[in-house]
Amino acid sequence: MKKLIAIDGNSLMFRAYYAIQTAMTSRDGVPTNALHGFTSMLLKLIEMDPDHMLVAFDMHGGTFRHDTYPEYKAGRRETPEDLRPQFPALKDLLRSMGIAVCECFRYEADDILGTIAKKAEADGIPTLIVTGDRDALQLVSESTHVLLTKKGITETVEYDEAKLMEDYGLTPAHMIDLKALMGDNSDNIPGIKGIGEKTAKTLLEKYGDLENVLKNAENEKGALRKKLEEGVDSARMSYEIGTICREAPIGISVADCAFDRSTLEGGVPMMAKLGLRANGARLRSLADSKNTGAVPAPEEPKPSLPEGTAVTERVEIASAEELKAAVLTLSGEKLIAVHADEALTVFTPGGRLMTIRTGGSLLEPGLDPGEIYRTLAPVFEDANIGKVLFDGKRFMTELAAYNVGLSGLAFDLTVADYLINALNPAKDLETLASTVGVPERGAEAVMRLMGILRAQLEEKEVSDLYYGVELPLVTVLFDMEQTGFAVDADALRTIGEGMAGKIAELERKAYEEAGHKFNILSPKQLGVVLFEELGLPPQKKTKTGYSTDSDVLESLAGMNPIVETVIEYRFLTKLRSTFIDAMLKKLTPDGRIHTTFNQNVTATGRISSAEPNLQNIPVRTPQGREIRKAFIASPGRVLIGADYSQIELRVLAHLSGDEALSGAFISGGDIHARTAAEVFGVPQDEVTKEMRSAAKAVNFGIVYGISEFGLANQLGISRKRAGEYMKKYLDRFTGVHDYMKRSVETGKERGYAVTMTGRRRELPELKSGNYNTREFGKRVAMNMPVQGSAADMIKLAMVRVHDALRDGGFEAKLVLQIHDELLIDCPFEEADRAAELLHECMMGAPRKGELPETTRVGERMKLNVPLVADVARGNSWFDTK
DNA sequence: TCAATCACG
DNA sequence: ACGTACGTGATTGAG
Repeated sequence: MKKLIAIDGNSLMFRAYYAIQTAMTSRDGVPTNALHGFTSMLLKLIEMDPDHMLVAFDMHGGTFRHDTYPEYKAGRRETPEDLRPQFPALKDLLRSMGIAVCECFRYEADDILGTIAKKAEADGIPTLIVTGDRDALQLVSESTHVLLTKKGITETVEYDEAKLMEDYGLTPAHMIDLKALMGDNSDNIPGIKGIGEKTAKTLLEKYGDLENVLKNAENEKGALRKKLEEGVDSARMSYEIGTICREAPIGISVADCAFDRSTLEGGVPMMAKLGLRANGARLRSLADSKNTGAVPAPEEPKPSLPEGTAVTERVEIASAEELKAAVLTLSGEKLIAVHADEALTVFTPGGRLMTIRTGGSLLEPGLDPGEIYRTLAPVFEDANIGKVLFDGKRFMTELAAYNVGLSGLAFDLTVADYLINALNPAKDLETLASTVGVPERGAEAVMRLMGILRAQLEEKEVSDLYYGVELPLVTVLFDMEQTGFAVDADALRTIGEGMAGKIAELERKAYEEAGHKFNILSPKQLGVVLFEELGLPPQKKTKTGYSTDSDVLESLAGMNPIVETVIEYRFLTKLRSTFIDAMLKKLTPDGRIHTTFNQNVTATGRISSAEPNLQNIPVRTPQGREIRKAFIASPGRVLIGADYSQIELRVLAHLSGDEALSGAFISGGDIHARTAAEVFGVPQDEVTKEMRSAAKAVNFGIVYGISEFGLANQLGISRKRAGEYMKKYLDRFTGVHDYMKRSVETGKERGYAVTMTGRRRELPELKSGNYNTREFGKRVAMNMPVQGSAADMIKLAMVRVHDALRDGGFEAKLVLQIHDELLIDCPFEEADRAAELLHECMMGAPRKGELPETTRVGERMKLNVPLVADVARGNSWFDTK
């Protein structure tokens, strides 16, 4: 099938230029960052197998078509100095590759694209327009789609009419009407003053199109009517300039855009000259391959694919009867892949792909999701039918909304993908499928990807970690999210009310001390007040001006009373807005807060919590701790908390084998005081408070990847002094010193850092041309195994606790994990046994009947130093410390 | 949408 | 000569 890819050269070059800020030049000094980005994108597009291609450019040196309205685009920035020379280079490169280039006097690139798309449509050739400019969305039609680059250039969204409706609620033609009404700042299109997106959409919905809206102005009342009547001319003019011309004299036909891969070879020498090596190589291999002239062949067998993953039979399910029949068929399966997006698809190893339309339109009333899920419940809830899912926890949450459970999670693609490459986990199935070249067909792709990812897990030696920890953890986290954390909303409100008076008073006081009103929370305004009006000495700068962070304010305290007022004002408003108001908003009708745990966002292997984040509830200050009193046990229950003591330093002792550090843990006691005794060369009972806190900072520094500058900064001492502390430490703890050096070396050799269980984090930073980036890479190489191994340990503990509670018939539930701490919500009568169980599981004691996989990973997590976990219980989170 | 700030481990 | 401690997420102001 024929297809045309038409690209807005200017738009993409600008995008690429700003996306790639690193300085890149060819040997003869031409900047190439935008060229690099553009060619990467271009190669991707060529892989989509078009047989027609065109790159359009704005024509400079003349006036644009909108010469009646000279301010148009006046607001646009100038082409940066180091981007300009990349345009002629690009045009030469494209021509050498046999790709059509088009410029048109007095017209812009989008006019060329609109014109060629129209011509293609007449010839029955579908067109994909590629640009970063949303204006192009007005060109969308059945045969013309727009591929819009998002953030950077690598991420894209393809818009057809349906997607446009979904995202904007508008037809392509409406895009112009909308702009004519609301205007567009970036293009200097005035629209009608005082009409924004909301009003514009309402009007269009009511009257259909712009002309109708203007005609019916009299039907509107008050201010809106006046605006419409006065804005008629402005709106019409905006419509005019907002409309992309589709009849531009471009002097090029669709046939002129014909493209064949074999001519790509011609671009190779120029790519080499420009120093675009990686893309040059890709270009060469593309040039060697042939245009298939067809949709990418799904039959193309990949050697690593598991048997039986090709579709041999398609079943469309559109009625309740058919769905019931499907349940019977699926009941005999051992393993199925399931994926839900617009449709629910189910794929069986026999090659049957079932598609069940959900929702549906008015014309085709599909099945209701609740009905579908409930009908399929016997399949979803049968643990003997393994499920392969893209995002297991998300799907389980979706099912739970209809009271349907899911058992037998056999494979989760998001989690596997995260173990394979933690640095850029795939956000959706399409992305994941495209990175390994699997055609995206819902559940079929899910099944095929399982085979591919499974092989990669093996190759990277993380299969045990996956099956023993990460995969079972999906269900654990799901249960925790569903359980939620009980909150005393009244208590929270009371705290908030108590703070309101104090905040108002501090505000008034700050204005008085400054001599005028200002926004205390604006670093910019605060900077002016402190450092210009009051003449306080600036301590450090940020990119945008004076720094006013708490370190700076601390050092300024005492010089002017306003400083302390600001410190306290900030502190209290932060507490209120983030931990009181935001929590109350997240409270659900069951009186609980249900966070979302992310299992694939951190680079080290930790989990994170969001919406709301329950891992950063205050604890370090008395006022903050009050908030923890509002996080409570369910009625008739008690909270039990357990936290590892110094887990990261213990892991470090284990990994490094350092005798002094290990010895300190074996004999027990205060680790920071012991460190101080070593570093300052005094007996432990002569260690002062200051010495201890310095040693504590050194310990943190060691874990974070040592740097004397950071330590100096943290302690507020000279760099020289900090260097002395570090030298002392490393002389006393030579095992740690050697371990740090070794971590960096192996990181360089292997290209990744690794934890005790084999979890990896790639270290591209170590190869950077930038000194700072390389140094950062070294610190990461030192820190990741420590932080990551600790994360591995508590994750395994969570799986054990969860399963042990379930198998032991407990009603107690895990509710929260905060990196080194676990909380369970537990009936009074279970409390003693549950506390014991929690402690055992965290200590790593093997449980009877535990899965062999888990034990295997568990063996790899045994430390050569003692582990300590402190357990405490009470009615509130505050009481578990 | 980004930068600054700050809460936690 | 460079300029930083490791890992997160939420809120606010401002362009």
